Amino acid sequence: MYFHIDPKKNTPLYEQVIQQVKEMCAKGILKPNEKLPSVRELSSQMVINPNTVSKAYQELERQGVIITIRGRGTFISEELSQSVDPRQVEKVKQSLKQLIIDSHYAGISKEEFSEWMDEVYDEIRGDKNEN
Amino acid sequence: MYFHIDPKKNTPLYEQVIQQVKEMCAKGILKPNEKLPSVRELSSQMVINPNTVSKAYQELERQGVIITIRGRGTFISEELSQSVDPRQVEKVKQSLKQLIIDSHYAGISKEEFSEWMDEVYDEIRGDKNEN
DNA sequence: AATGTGTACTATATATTGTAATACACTTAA
DNA sequence: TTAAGTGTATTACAATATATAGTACACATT
Repeated sequence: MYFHIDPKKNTPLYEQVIQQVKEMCAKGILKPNEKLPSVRELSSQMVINPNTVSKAYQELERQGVIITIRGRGTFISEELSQSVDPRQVEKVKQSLKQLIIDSHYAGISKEEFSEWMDEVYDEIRGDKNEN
Repeated sequence: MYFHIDPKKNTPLYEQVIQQVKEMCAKGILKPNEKLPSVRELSSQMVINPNTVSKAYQELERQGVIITIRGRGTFISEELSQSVDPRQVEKVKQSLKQLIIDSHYAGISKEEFSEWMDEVYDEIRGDKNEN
């Protein structure tokens, strides 16, 4: 398993864990029903507090990414829910707008931005059916 | 001037101010050399602390969006710098990746995402040459 | 029974965020 | 010159978020 923490980033540790699990999951590196490292194991690997990992796992379960079973462990969910949450949609639209404006100020063209978008979508769809 | 604050959002107040100025600036609602409300005036409008507005203005100046002159006020910058900051580029790429992954979990398709992107770029380029 | 799971709880420390009040330096206009 | 309007700096305080530390509990597996 390839988890890593960047202490320089201002992103909270539990957020970094959440993002990495979701990313590996979307890219197909983590398969449905696959077992994740235990809270204590992962916290030991990352040299962070078990509570921090636990917090990340709980949020991931709330989002439907993983499923936790007492005494057994945490596992990748079968399938992601097809229901579209309107609030989440609005959040994404707002974030996208702000990101584009920021990138605009950073001197990034629409063409570059669009190209990066394609690259990400290639990653999360290409590896999905590998094994 | 159309500033507004959403207390429900978890985004910090000074961040909301920053985002709104940049957005209005990118959309051409705020023109170069145009005067912004004074720190006290805007803080009074928004019913927030003057320090918070000041913090937002200082960050906006650091980013080259506005220029402040002691005793006179703050004004929209002439032009945005063409220099591309590699660190900022990397930040944008990371944020884009995470945003796409999150939207993927929210059940949003690439087509929708791409369409929204086009809409935002239309907004920030279309109004730019109006007057 | 022993071990490995996730979880809950309290306590503590630090950084971020926001407010409050005051004062200062500068510009503009009366 | 004086007064009012600018941004800024400073100190203090409170609330919240983040992260750690230690302990304990409930459940599943072996």
